[in-house]
Amino acid sequence: MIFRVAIPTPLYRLFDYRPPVYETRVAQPGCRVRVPFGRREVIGILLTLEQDSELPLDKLKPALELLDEQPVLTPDLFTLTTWAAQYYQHPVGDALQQALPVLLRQGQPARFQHQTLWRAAADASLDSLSSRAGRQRELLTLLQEHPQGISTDALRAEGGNPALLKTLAEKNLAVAFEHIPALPGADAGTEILREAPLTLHDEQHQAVTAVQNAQGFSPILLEGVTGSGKTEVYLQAIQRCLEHGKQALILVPEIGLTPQTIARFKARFRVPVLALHSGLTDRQRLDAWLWAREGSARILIGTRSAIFTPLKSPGLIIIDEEHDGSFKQQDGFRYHARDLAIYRARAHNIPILLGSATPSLESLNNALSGRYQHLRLTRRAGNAQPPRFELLDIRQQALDAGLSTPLLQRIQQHLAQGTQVLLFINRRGFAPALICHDCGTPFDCTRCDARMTLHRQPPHLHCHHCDRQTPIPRACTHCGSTQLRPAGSGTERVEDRLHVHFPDTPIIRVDRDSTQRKDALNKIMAQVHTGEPCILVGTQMLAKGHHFPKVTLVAVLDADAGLFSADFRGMEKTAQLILQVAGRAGRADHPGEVLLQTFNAEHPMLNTLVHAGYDAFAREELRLRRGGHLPPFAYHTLIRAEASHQGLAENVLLSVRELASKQHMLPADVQCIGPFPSLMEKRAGLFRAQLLLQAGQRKPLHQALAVLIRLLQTHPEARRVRWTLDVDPIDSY
DNA sequence: AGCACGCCGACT
DNA sequence: GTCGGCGTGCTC
Ligand SMILES: [Zn+2]
Ligand SMILES: [Zn+2]
Repeated sequence: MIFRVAIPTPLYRLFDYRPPVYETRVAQPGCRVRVPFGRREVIGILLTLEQDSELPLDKLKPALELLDEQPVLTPDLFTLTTWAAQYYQHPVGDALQQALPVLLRQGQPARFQHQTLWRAAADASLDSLSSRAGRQRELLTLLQEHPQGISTDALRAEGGNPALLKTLAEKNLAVAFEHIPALPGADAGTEILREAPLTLHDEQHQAVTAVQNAQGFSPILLEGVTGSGKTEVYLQAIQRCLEHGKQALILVPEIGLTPQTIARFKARFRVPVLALHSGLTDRQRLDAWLWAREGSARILIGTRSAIFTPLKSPGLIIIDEEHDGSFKQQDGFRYHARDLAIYRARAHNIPILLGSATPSLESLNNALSGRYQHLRLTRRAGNAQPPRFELLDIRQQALDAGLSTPLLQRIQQHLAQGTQVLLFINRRGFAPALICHDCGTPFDCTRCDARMTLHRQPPHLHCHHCDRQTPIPRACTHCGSTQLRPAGSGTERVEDRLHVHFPDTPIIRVDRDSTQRKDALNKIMAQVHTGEPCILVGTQMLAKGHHFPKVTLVAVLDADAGLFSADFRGMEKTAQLILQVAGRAGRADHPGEVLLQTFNAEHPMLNTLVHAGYDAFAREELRLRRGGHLPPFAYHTLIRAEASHQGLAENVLLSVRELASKQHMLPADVQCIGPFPSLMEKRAGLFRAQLLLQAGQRKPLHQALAVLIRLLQTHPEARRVRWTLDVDPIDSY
């Protein structure tokens, strides 16, 4: 009998072991094993039991320990993960490891946290204690008041002295026992709801009905403008799922798993709601994972990695903001949680709801071609009016830190009417460059092909690509001039100028730097929610999640950023970001106004977006993608490589591409684009290049990739090159 | 990726 | 004389 084990390592192969000595239990595939690996010990997953090995038996080491009697991953998750490892061409051992909670990766038992509780012995009586043992009598009385058991901490809180428990135990008056803390809400009985559902308008009702009527696997794209009540659809779809005794899994973007989001689910439902957020300890995470697997957790909310949560009786998967980039892991095992969710829903034969105001072109194309149901929420709840969009042509306009005079006037008007203003600029720091006024030399990062960003709070130069930081220099390195000027503007500079233009108005900057301190963001939100007039200046952080009901003016200072991006997804991402920012403005009684500053007021796509809406924009963009044979009408895989010397990464990629084509190993349908040096060739001291594979079908692309991986593994030069694969990349530069 | 082995520069 | 730099090789 031979154990074939998947080991968490970047190696694309499995490892064979003899069973642990003295092990008599039957090992099942899917169980964890502790094995010697090189000069260390690791935890692997038993994949199969084999009769023989390619290696002679005496070359095999024995496994050290079988850690589980039952497979640690449910069969469906095991299948999902091994399929994903294959699809994303990632070593299966590493993929499986990432599907497990940290404590299980470390070899901890797959058991709930036990708590030691104490209770009085059944026949214990105060009479058996001397009347002078006052503290012991007190303690025993306390124990008797808690027949279900009490922890030492709770005893102390009630004035008992836990140090005396041992004495009582020796006299057979107190007993310790292990107890698994109950899941809050698990005893709620049959009542599902805590509060009554809202009344649905007809579009919402249709959506809920569609989920309810879904027979088996049915993907549904729910396209709903901001404020159209997607969340209420989620809640009522979940309610139906719970009524059938099933569990619901909800994935939200990284930034969206806020206490408010969680609170909304807990307020509606009595059943146990578990959020798998980053604040959990490893122990809490494992317990949540176990509660989900055991079936008592009924609603699971989490970010990307929550797609690997085991479910006893899955009934519904929801992907909120399905277009969000954070669902794709951006290093190592580069899976897309939304795509895995589709796979999972198919495997479970259940409905899956993809919600967004600005669906990804991938999902939209699936909806338009009939693979997904397409439901729209076009009406806003209540009497809310959609915001009015306006392109503000800033050609030949004087700009003060990116602020045009018409914009400043408009800000003034809104402040005067007592409402708030939100300015969006996707650039933090004071200025994106510091340049010598005499000779024009900028301060570049020594480790990257990039400018150092000037920061004023606190003053320093900072490379946003490698994190290198330096003091602000006094003189130009090239000509010695001390006339150094900031070029361009970021959030800090805009904030600065706004203080000058609106000295009596609070200016609130929201970016990674201003919200680093814990609770800083909460304080900002509290201030904004007082409703007093103010100007918010910020980056993406402002665009996602938070709602600002008193904001009536949203301005995008640089709507052109991303318009002419090298990445073919630039336009799509820009549109999604603009609409997301716009969605922050105006709710209920205040109609919102959205101003886009642009040097390209005639840009056709920008005009389509602003005047005809996202749907029209997306259809046009899809048409262009189809014409260009680009995703979603073709499949991409990117091979990225980096090395410490210029040209090395590119040469290795070129060499494997040529080897593959000489050996006629590249299917005809697969096109190699590149290799090219990356757009920013040098980053963090490494020189980068990439090779893009494109094909009309997945299968030949997969074959080509397997060939190239094999060549990369055996190529002598490739040992000095770090390479990574990205199947279905979302950034292609 | 780890982790060890191995052979050459500036430190006590 | 050694501490440690990272090149190179291996993991059942
Ligand atoms: Zn100069
Ligand atoms: Zn840098």
